[in-house]
Amino acid sequence: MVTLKDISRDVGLSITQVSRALGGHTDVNAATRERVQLAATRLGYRPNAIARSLKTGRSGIVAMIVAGSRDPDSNAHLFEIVMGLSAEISALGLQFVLHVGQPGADVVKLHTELYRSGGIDGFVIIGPSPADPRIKCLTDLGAPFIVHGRDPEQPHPFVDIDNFDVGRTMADHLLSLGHRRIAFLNGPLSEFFAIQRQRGVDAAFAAHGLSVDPALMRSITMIEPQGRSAARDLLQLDNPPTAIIAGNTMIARGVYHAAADAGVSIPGDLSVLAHDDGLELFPAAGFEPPLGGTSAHLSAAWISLSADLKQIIAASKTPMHNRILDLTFDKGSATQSILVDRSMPVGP
Amino acid sequence: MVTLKDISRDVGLSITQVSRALGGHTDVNAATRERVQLAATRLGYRPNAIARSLKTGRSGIVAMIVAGSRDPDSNAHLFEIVMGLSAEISALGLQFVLHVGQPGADVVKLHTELYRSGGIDGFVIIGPSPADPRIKCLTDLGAPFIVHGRDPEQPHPFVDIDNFDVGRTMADHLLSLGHRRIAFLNGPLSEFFAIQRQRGVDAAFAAHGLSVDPALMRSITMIEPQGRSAARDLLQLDNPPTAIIAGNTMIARGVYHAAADAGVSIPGDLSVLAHDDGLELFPAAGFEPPLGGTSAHLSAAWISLSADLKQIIAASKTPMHNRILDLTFDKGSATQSILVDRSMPVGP
DNA sequence: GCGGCGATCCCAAACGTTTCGGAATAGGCG
DNA sequence: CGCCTATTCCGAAACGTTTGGGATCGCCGC
Repeated sequence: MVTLKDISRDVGLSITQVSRALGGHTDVNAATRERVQLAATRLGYRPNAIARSLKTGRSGIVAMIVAGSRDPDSNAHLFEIVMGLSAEISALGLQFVLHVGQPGADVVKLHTELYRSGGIDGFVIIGPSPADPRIKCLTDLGAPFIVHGRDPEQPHPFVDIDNFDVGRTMADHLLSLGHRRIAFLNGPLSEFFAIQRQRGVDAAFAAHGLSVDPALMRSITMIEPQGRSAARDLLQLDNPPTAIIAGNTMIARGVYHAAADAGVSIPGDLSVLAHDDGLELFPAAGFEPPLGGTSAHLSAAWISLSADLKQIIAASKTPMHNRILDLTFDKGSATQSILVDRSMPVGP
Repeated sequence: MVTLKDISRDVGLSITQVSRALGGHTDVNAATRERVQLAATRLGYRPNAIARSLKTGRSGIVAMIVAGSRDPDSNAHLFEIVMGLSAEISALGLQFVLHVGQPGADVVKLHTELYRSGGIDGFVIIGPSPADPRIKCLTDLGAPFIVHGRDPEQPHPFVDIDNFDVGRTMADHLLSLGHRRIAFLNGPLSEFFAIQRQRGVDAAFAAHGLSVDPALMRSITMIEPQGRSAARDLLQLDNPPTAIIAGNTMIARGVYHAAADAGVSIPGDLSVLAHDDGLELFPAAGFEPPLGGTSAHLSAAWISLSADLKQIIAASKTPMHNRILDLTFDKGSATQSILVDRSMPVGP
């Protein structure tokens, strides 16, 4: 390994001065600096990250800890999250560590031990549940972290979208088209984003002087097979929905399949909207008819998340960065207005 | 942060003795050791990984570097690889770092710089191509690493399966059932495993005194859509294949879809075999009729890989661990014997 | 009484870096 | 000539750990 000492010997300067030359300090002669830099590249010098960390107290490593799981369902999103996050964090000159615990391991303990052992500057937390113990743990530890999504029960820095608006916007669009029997294939209600989306749907109904039919509100794992079977279920009801809101594009794919299976045409017999996370592996493109709905690309979230986390790490006192990302809505071609009682106007 | 100094102050011993007590050295009184351990847990001591690394020269971190890519196709497998590897490596008390480079970054340079900067004990390389520059680079650097798969053009430690046998076994089974027009939806021929599988198929044909029809050998990205369109293509030939060998279960899924689309029944009109990597997200289960073929679970590969890499890191001189994992074959229910010219016996 | 020995302990150096405080030199100015 | 400043350099300490080479003490056998 090439060290500062090697360079200092080579150029005949002290270690101190070599360090300063390379570090861009002012008290070093321009000619000297150049000589040092030349020697450094000639010898193939790379500063030792470990030694630097020990001295500065920062390792430049941020970690995300996920529970290992034999259940592939829970991992459907994770891949793109890891790829996206890792790329953004690398781009900021930091390193990203994915720590996959053994199935059944205590995730809170893992955070504590990893932080206590130094070497981790900060953490990323995804998919928080209400009163999430990871957030409490890291707050108590005083460890820098940021959450994708949020936990309403404790203050913390986060990057999120307005999930209330997701539910409200899509439900409102369908209600305005005259739909009344609207089903919602929502994510797991153990997570806050799903709760908020449900509230948004409720609010849209309330704004139209209506209320949701609980039998049409489903909370499922957000993957295609679950969406398909839930949609099949809904379409077999005595009084099936005329529209379905899907929590993501994978669920929507299941809905399209279930509709095809049941001989139900989209949008003729059934209108469909979905929230699109902009995932590359599960694109909103390729639906026929083209799928509409709200959209917020997760890739944008990783950019904000990384930048904010870097700031939080740099700051001595955790700033409460709370960033709400933009949401767009596209009505697509998978929805259709239905005949409604003209005594109940739905537009201007 | 709780350090050895804090404990030493607490129990009234020297830092040296505290370190030795915790490190399990012999020259420390049993009673003293207990006192130290108690104090350590009471104060919440965790050894500082950075300081330890600086002293010992080992960080306990192994890394895998992948090129960031806007192309989701290339990532289809990667997720389970990352999850599996990370879990196994964590289980060995090491850390796994996934480094996702910017799209277009020089992967070889990333390996060099990351290794030179200390902090990385070893690397995992997957999907080697012939004369892979990453392998050359790490060999030149003297860095510990292990490859999943192998590069025949340079010696290096690896864990792999017998891909020649994969091709040979499946082709042989179909040939023995009387099939002659056998298609092979292989992976990209830029990677050695696909080359070997092709050679295995060729060898099986040769053993039967036959040779493959090049028009039926396809090299594709190993995901469902590609498999589907390739299979559609094959089934539209004037003289379509009576059997298809799929490189993995995702391709097989595409084949099943294409067959359904074309009104071709499996196994009545078309026999199908596939190699199964045992991936949880793309299971071989759920096929109707049940899919058969060779099988080798990648999870087994990660276990061997991690253990071997750990040994390589511990050793001063790189041992050339070359491990070939077991392969199993199940004929499934998606193949069927076809009428053959009785003048050409196919069995005992 | 003395050398030796086992048990238990500690000093100090080292890993490679950053940085505080100062030192050396040269030049300007009264 | 003495003083001050600016420029350029360096010694030494520190981060927390591990470890080689002792130190100390009590006790045994001769």
